[in-house]
Amino acid sequence: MITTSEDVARHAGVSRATVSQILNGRGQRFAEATRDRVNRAARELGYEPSSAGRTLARGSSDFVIALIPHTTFGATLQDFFSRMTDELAAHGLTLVLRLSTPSTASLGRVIASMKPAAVFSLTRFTDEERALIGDRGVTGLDPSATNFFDYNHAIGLLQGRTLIAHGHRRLAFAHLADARQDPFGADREDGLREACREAGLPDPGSVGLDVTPDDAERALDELGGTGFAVACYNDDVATALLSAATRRGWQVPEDLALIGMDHTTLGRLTLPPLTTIDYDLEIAAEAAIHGILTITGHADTAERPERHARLRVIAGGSI
Amino acid sequence: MITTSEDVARHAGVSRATVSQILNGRGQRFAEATRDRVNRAARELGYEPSSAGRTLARGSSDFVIALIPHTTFGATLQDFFSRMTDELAAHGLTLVLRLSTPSTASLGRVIASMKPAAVFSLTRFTDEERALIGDRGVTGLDPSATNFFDYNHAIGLLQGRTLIAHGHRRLAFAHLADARQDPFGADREDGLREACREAGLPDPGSVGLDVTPDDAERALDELGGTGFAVACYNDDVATALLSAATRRGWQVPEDLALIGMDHTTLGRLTLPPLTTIDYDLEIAAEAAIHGILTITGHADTAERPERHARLRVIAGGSI
DNA sequence: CACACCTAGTAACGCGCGTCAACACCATGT
DNA sequence: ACATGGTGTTGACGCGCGTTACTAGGTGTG
Repeated sequence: MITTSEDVARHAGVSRATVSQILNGRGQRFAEATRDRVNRAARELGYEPSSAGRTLARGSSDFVIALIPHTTFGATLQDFFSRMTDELAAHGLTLVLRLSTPSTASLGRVIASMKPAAVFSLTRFTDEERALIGDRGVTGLDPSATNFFDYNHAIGLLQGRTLIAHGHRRLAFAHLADARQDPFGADREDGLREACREAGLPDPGSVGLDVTPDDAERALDELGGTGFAVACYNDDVATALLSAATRRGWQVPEDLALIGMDHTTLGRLTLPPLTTIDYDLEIAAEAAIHGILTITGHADTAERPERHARLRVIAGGSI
Repeated sequence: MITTSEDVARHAGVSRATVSQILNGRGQRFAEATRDRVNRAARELGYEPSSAGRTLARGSSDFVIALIPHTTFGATLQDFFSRMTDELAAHGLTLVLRLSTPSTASLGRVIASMKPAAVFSLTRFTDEERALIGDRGVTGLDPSATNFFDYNHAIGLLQGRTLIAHGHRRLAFAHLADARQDPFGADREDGLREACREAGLPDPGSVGLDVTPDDAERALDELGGTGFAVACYNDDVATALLSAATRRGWQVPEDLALIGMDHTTLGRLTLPPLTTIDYDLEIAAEAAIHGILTITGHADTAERPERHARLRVIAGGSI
C-alpha cells in the first residue's frame, strides 16, 4: 500500500535516480517526455516520499517545530498556525505543533531525534531553550531574531497612549498571575512604561491576578482604590476586573478604566463592552513564515514583507 | 555535534549491534558489565537515536499525531494534551499536534510521509479521514473506537436532566453556528433529546448562534420568546445568550434558564454566574493514552482504566 | 578520423538504525 | 579426545532516499 520511489521508477520505466531528481526540481537535465512520464507515474501511484528516508539522506528533516505558548489558544492563534501550516506546506515543510513545557528535556529529545529544519516560537526562547536548539545545529526563530512579529512592546505602548489620550493619568498594568499564562506580559508592561515616560507620568503600577471573581477583587484592593486606568494583559483579565468592579458598585470607566487586548468575542458581551486592541495576526504570520523560509533556504524572493504591526484600538465603553 | 549509535559503540568498546539491542530492551542477553558500559556511554554522549533512521529500519515512526479540533484550545485541552505528551514520551512515543483542517489532502501527505504509529482525534473521524488513515496502514483512535472518552452524549444528557430536575419543561439546545467550532454539538444535542424522552417531554428545540451580541439576540428571537431552558454547547454560548437576555431585560433564570459546559473561568464572572458542567479531562486523558499504547503495542499492563466519565454540575445561578 | 563536448540517464554509495543468522568462546558431559 | 549446549557478541543486510561520478550515445570541430 505504501508507494516508494522504486515503484514510481518501475512504473515510468526509468531508474530511481531519475525519479528522485525530477521530483526534486533538478529535472531540467532530463527530456521533457521523461519528466512527464515520471510526474504522471508519481501522481497515478499517489507517491509521497518517505520523510524518514529523505531526512536520513539529507541530514535534516522537513519538519518545522512550532512551540505553542501555554496560553489560551483561541481562534486568532488557531488561524495563525493554520495559515503557517498551509504556507509552509506549499514549500514542502511540515509544521508540527508542540506544547512548550517548562521542562526542556522533552524538547531536547524531540529536537535531537527529529532534526527539524527550524524551531519557531511566538515567545522568546529561554536561555536553556536557545542552548538546546543551537547545540543540535538547528536554527530557531523567535521574536528577538526579528522585530516583525514582536508587537508586544507596541501593544503596551498603544494601550498606554490610548489611556493617556482619554485623560487618564494613574496607570497600571494587569498581568495574569500565572507566569506561564503571561508570556507576553513583561514586554507589554515595558510598552506601557514607555507611554508613561513620554507623557511625563510616573511609572505604571503592576498587579497580577487569576481570572476568578475572588482574585479579581483582591487585585482591585492591591491596586489601591478607584481612579486607576488599567492596561490589561488580555480581554479575560479586563473582564475579570470589570466584573469585580461592577460587583463592588464601581462605575466603569469613571471609577476604573480598563483597556484589554485581543478583541475577543466575549469582550464584546460585557457591560460596558471592553475597549480593547486588535492585533492583525495576518501580518505577523507573514513575517514568521518569511523568517522560516529564509532560515530553511526556501525563500523564493528576496523581498521581505516590510509592513508593520497593524494594531487597532477597538472602541468600547471601558475607558 | 550529533551523536550516533556508532559513536556510542566506539566509546563503549562494543559493536553497533550491541548498542542497538541494549538500548532497545533486548539487553537481557548481554553481560551486565556490557550493559552498564553502553548505558553510561549513551548517557555521557547525550545520545538520542535518530528518529529517521529508526523509522526507516522499522517501517513506522514513533510519532503519534493528534488532530486538534478547530475549537477554542483553552487551559483544559492544553492540560489534556500536555498530559498525553508526557505520558506517551515515557513510552518512547512523540506526540505531535496538527490542526485539523477541512481539507484532508494535507493530512494525507503528512501521514504518508511521517508514517505515524497512530493518529488520534478527540472528535470522530470523518469518512474521508478514516479512509486516508486506513489506506496508509496506520491505525486511528477516535471516540467511536472506544467509549472511554466519548462523553458528549453524557454531557447533553446531564444538561437535560439537570434542567428538568429544576422544573424546566421547554428545552432547547444552543449550538455554535460555525460547524467547525461545534464538533461535539450533534452528540450533545442527542443526549439532551434522550433526557427529554426520559421525562416524556417533546424533543428539544435547536438554535445556532455566533458569540456576538447581535447574533445572540437573533437566537433569542429564533427561540421564540421567554420560558425556555437552554442547554448550551459551551460557556461562551451561554454567556452570549445571558448577555443578550440581560440587555433585553429578561430575568435569568426566570425568563430564560441557561446551562453551560466547560466550567470556564469567564463563566464564573457573569451575573448570575453560569450553572455549568465540569468535565474531568484527567480520566479522558488516561483512557486516550491507554488506547494509544494498546494500538502501538506499548501497553505494559492488561489492566485498562475502567473508570467512567466524571461529569459534575457546577451550581451557578442561571437555572 | 581523432577529439572534445553535450545530452539523457544510471549505478553505487551512504545517511542511522533494527534485526538476526552466525560466530567465538567457554564449561560441561561422554 | 570430541560432541553438546549455553552465553555473549558481531557482521551484514535492508529500510527509502538524495547525490555524485560515471557511461552511452549523439553532435559538432579541427
